[in-house]
Amino acid sequence: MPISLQLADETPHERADAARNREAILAAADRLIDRLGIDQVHMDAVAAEAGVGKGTVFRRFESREGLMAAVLNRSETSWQAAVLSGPPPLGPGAPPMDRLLAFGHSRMRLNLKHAELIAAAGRAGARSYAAVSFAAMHVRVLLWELQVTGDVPMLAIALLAPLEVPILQQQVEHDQVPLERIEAAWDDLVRRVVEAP
Amino acid sequence: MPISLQLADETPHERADAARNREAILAAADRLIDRLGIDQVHMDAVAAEAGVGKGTVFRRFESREGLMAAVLNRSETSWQAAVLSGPPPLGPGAPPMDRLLAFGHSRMRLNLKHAELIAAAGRAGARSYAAVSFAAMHVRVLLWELQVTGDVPMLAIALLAPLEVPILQQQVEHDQVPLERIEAAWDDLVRRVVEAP
DNA sequence: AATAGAAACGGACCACGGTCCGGTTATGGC
DNA sequence: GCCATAACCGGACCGTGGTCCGTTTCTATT
Repeated sequence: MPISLQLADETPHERADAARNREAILAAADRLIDRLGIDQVHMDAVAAEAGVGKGTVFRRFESREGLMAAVLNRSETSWQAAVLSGPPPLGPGAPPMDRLLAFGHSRMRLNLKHAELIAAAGRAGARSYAAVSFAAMHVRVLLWELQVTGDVPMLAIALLAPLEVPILQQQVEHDQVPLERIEAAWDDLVRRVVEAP
Repeated sequence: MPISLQLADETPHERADAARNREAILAAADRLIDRLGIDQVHMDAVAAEAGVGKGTVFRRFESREGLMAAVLNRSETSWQAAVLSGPPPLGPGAPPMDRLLAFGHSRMRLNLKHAELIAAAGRAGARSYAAVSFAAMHVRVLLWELQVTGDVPMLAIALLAPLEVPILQQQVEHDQVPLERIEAAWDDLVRRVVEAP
């Protein structure tokens, strides 16, 4: 059961037209993002492409950030499924250390791939917390399986922090660090944390 | 010599009126931020308070983010001075490990104190890079003095990542973690990294 | 099937960040 | 001290995110 990021999902009784419009808006946003790139997608255009008024878009998604968070949500959900029940070493079945390293590499690449979208989603609605929370929970469980001693929740945060978008972007775009070196450095960090005296 | 974040400083020959206006704008921004809070400070208002036109503000500081970065710059500079030549343990004179821990605690509190301003400054101009770069350099030097083996520049990044504003805010505001526990966790992380086998 | 009322709709409207260009003012050479 | 020139100034203007409210559409009830 993935921690999902319900922003504007079925409340007790969502009217049929509302549901149709929500889908239309998300599909329109997807299409426009794909066609123009995120920062060229304007709310007016999304509304027009979806065939609804601008007011409708804002009522359903609150803000531009909220809409982007909802778009982001889809891929996050399928990634969470891969982590929880996909093939090893990312999914269950591999030794905890292998899973942890696979998790870091996977999250790192996903964060870079969706960097623009994640930035556009900002701290909107629950995205930030729900996604962070899922990752933190997963790392905590793996650290526990590895019998790490100490303040496990805080160590999980420390391991996740270098995977955040701005930090990765700083390294990749400004400092021109190759991805392999970032991966290796993270692996090294994990080992130091796990194998501490 | 602190790494300063010159955004709109004296180029070869800055005209006297331009310099006066720059100071007036910065002072006005300071006053308004203090009086209204950052997100209530509008560019129109800054211009009016400084007694200049809006165009002038944007020519000198490029954008709202740029202005905020320039405001932030002042306190950053004095903090950098404290790190480089202030009293120990933050400044020189204490053992490297003490300095490293003091650095972390100090940076942590400063980031939380200026969280809004740092967010408003965004990745504007050089702020992000210059500030990060200074911190990274300092940590690298201390790790080197501690004779840490491995990829020191990358380890420095890993130690700095948990001190970033969004991550601290997540813990303090959402998870209600007391600052002391965050400090202790960072100390623990540092020790694991430094004393790795 | 008719009706009442709530929920959703949509586009005119607003606010604020950012641009542009005609007018003004400082500065260096004479 | 005066002039030519470059730099600077300022406020009218624009685009886009976000709001508001009169109108329309759905659904539960009878």
